Order: sequence, then structure tokens, then C-alpha cells
Amino acid sequence: MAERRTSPISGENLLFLTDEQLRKGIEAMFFAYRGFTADPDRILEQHGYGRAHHRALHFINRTHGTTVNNLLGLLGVTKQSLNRVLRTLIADGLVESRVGRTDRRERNLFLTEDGRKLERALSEAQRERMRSAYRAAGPQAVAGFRQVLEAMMDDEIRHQYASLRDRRP
Amino acid sequence: MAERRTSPISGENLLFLTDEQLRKGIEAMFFAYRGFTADPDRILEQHGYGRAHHRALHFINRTHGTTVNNLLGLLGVTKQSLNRVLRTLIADGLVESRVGRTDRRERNLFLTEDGRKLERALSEAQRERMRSAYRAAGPQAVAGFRQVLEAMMDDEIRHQYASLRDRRP
DNA sequence: TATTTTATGTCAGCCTTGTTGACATTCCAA
DNA sequence: TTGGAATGTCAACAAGGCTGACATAAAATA
Repeated sequence: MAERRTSPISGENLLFLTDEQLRKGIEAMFFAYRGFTADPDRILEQHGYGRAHHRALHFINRTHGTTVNNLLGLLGVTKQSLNRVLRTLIADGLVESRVGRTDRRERNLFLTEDGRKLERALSEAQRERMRSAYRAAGPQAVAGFRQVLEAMMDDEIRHQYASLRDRRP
Repeated sequence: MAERRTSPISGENLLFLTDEQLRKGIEAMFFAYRGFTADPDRILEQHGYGRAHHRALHFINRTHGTTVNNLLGLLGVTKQSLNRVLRTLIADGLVESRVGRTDRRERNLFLTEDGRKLERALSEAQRERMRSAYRAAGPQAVAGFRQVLEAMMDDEIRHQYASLRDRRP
């Protein structure tokens, strides 16, 4: 018994892998995600939009001129679902859809001035919460936060995330 | 300039608060949440259930004998929404609803043997992904992960999370 | 005791956002 | 020239949010 205590190997240093610890992480993810979406949700509501609109605006802003197909991969929904959202955003003048230059079957998507405005309002609200959380937790915690989240992603998504992450803004 | 480099104060050590860094955190949350729910979703689909059922099973399991009202607070939905889910779980024999002993207006909720079985399958799938992410990232990263998530929650939710977190299982 | 409040359940109806399936159009590429 | 890929559109459906209205039982209170 006493020998065990002197050895940091096996058991004791894996306490963070107990079901108990894992459960806390799971519940933290669930509750934190509520906070994560709360602020943009309030803004969206004023415009009669939902989270799907936010996601579309975000990724169109991130990858100017992206194609519908590429967007589908990022969002992980069907084209019919995305199309319904895109249609309203285009009709409302927040998104512009241009016929592709090299491949005219494709549509390249861009935010209009109004679209950029709303996207900025949404992302600024979300960043503000993230900023406050980052500040409260400190840089080392933030590094760990990102590491765990990346390890939690499906492989295919992690690649998409990584190429987006390293893209120049 | 050289003096700046010798001083860790101000500026340089706040790099983790740039909009760029915040954006990476936001996208990481979005993509990671997809992974977080992917495995339970597959199991739920086989039973004809959705995420709402998973959440109900999880929190009934966590707080045996909880009342409907308490559950509403944890889940953050309306009683009508919760009731629809509870009704099917009770009809399917996964949840038992007993009239309160001290206050007979209340209903105390419990998982049946079948309910515990499904809950275990769901949470084991989710824990397995979390375990793998925790293992890949290491204990220090996990501590940071939890810190940032907790800081991200709304105040009221954070209290609920904390009392649940510290509860004996 | 009489009244009000609380906890819960339920019905109806609406919205967003996901799904599948079918079909049309455009147009690149073999 | 023809097959297939990318996109759009229409219809129908389901899950799971929401609100509002109403019923019941029981507790709390005046």
C-alpha cells in the first residue's frame, strides 16, 4: 500500500479518466453549449432568424465565395435544409449568390454589406462571452480547452476545422 | 522593443484573447459538439428516440426521484416539451412516475431497469468518446477544458451544474 | 373554512430545422 | 453526344422547441 503511494505510475495519475470525471465533462459540455448560443440567439430572434442562419452567415463570412457543396460539408446538413436558409438570406439581401466563373454550375456565396453587419453583431456577441470565459480561465486553461475539443471531433471534421483554423482571415 | 520581450506583462501574454483566437474557440465548440452527440445519436435512432429523450434519461438517472419542475430547470425547456418526452418514456416503461410522498402534487421520477439499461448504453458511448479525448489531451488540458466551460455558462446554470457536479453519485 | 397558489398534465396550434424522395436544369468531361 | 455532377425546387414528414388555454389535485394562506 505504502509502495503504491510512492509510485505516480498507474491508477492515481489517471484519476481524470474515472467515469465520475468524464460525467462532469459531459455535463459541462451540455450546460456550456447553452451559454455559447444564448447571446446570438437573442439577436437572431429580433430578426426572425434561427441558429441555422447564424451558422450559414458565419461560414460564408469565413470562406468568402465558398460553394454550396463546401458549405454543406462544414455544416453537416442536407442541401435542402441549407437551401431553405440560404433562400431567405438571399431574399433578405444578406447573402449574394453568384454563378461560378470557372464552373458555372457552382454558386459562389458572399455576404452583402447588411450580411456582414449582422454577422459582426452575432459574432461579437459570441466572442464577448468567449472572451470573458477565456479571461477568467487564463491562457493555459484555454490551450487545454482547445486540445480537448479538437480530440473530441470526428476525424473528417477535425481536418475541416484545422484547415479553417489555419486559414488567413 | 527589446525591453518589451523581457517583460511578460501586457500585450504578448494576452495573445489568447485576440478575435482570431476567440474565433478558433468558437469553431472548436461548434465542431466538437457534433462529435459529442454523434455516438448517442446513433443509439437513440435505433430506438426511435431523439436527444431530448437522452437528456431526460441522463438527468433522471443523475437525480433519482427528481420532480418534473426540477427537471425543467435543468433542461431549460417548457413543461409541454418535457411532458411529451416523458410521456413516451413512461409509456415505453423506461421511466416511472410516482406521486410525491410529502407533497402529493409532485411527481417523483425514476428509471426502471430498462431505463437504466438504455441510459447506461447512451452514457457509455458518450463517455468513451470523452475518455479518448481526455486521454489524448492529458490531465492538465482536461482541467483547462472544464475551467473554460464553466466560465462560459450563464450564472444560474453554473450553480445548477456545480451542485450536480459535487453531488455524490 | 374559503380562497388562492402551486405542480402537473394535456390539448391545440405554430415555428424552425432536420430528414427523404422526386424531378428539372445546367454544363463539365469522357 | 451522352453520362454524371452540381445545384435548385417542390412536397411531405418528424422532432422538438414554443405559446396559450384549461383541468385537476393538493398545498398554502387569508
